[in-house]
Amino acid sequence: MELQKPRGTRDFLPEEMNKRRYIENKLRGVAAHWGYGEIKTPTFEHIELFTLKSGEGILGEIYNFKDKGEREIALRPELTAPVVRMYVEELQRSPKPLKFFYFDNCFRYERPQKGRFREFFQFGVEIIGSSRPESDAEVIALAVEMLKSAGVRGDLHVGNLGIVRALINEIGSQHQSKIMRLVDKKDDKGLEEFLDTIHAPDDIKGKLFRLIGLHGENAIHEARELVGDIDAITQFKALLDLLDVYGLEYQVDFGIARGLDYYTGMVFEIYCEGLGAQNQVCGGGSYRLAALFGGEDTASTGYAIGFDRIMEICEVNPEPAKRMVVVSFEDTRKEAIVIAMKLREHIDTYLDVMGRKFKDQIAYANTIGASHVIIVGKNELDAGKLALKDMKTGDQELVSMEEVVARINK
RNA sequence: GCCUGGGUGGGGUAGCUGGUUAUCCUAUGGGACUGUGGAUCCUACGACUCGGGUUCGAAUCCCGACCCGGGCCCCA
Repeated sequence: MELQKPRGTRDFLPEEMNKRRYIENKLRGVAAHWGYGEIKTPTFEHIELFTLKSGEGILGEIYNFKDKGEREIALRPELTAPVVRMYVEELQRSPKPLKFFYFDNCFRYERPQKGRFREFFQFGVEIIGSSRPESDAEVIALAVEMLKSAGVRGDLHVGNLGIVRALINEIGSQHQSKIMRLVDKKDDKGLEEFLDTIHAPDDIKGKLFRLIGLHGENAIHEARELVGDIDAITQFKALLDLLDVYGLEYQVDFGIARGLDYYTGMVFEIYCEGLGAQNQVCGGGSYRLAALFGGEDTASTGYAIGFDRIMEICEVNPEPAKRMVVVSFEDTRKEAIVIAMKLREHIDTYLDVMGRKFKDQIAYANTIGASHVIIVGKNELDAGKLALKDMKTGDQELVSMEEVVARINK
């Protein structure tokens, strides 16, 4: 084997592509029904777009290169930044809210593992222009609905960064993102040590640990007692009420955090079994990125589904397509082409291109699982009909083209 | 970047305490069979991941690289 695909990339053969397209179309269908429009952004962007969003630290995980004009280019590692860039560049004056969905490949230079590749696919959604609980709730409900359409059921965790941030507000801002990262990692030990080294007040420390440990029905009320009757609590309560209206099952989880400042309020993640260490299939939240990219400050909410991960666990399988094979003889090959062309208006039709003998053509039809075979021979042509052979029963009869079409449509 | 297991024809395998022409199954092309499929037989095709080392001799032992799996780190 002289050549092989680069590490962490994959080839998709027809059988798998068929399944991937099927699931993709399910997700697309849901997004479209909810009123979202598909967008597409470039495969590569200026690298600043991503360092601006995520810091210089991501450089080690990005595929980047200098183009012939000496520009620093990066293959997109995610799609939120490009979408917001697109918004700032050409859509700031469009009527709000903007509702978009996308499905595309992304690239990250990482160690491949189960559910983790260097080229991977994300299906995502963004609402731009609303900071209200209604948009947060809609986005979460849409995520769950999409997963459901793909036959995937996961655990939904919902949190709010405004609440956590309010609690650690008194702590120097230079420490806050580090705290958020430790919270997100569920690294209680590391968190405690860090809080000690920066001499965080004991009552804040205690409250923080209580907050991120909250769960169950009363979590919101207990959170209110911890941080007071702040705006974030009101917003979060409104969101949870709406999630109830959508009929969603969820778990309040203040342990979901992001170490980046532009995540402001709602955050959510969906986890699934059966994926090993990469058990998160969907992550999202509300954020304010537009200003960072030079636009007016604008609220957005969105999420991305790890498409490869749901492919790994989804149970849904497409119906196998019906296939017809047109079988001919040495002296009827040309007629067979014409007949195949007509049949292709109605059904997936195969035609021999190997110059095979009659018998081998039928054997081939069998190996590809054709449901029917049309035999085009002198006898049939003379009678002005076609021989339709059912590959399951072996039955065969002389029928007209119209009858063949009628039966296919049944 | 770190730890760990693994790489033999397209797929699945035997060999792996060094020594024939690297085994078998399957898949694929052609044929036996010139208007009727799944069978059978014949035939063709096709592999030791790569590079070093040890040795008279390496698929086999050693080292490194590459790739795959699992975990860590990271997770925008």
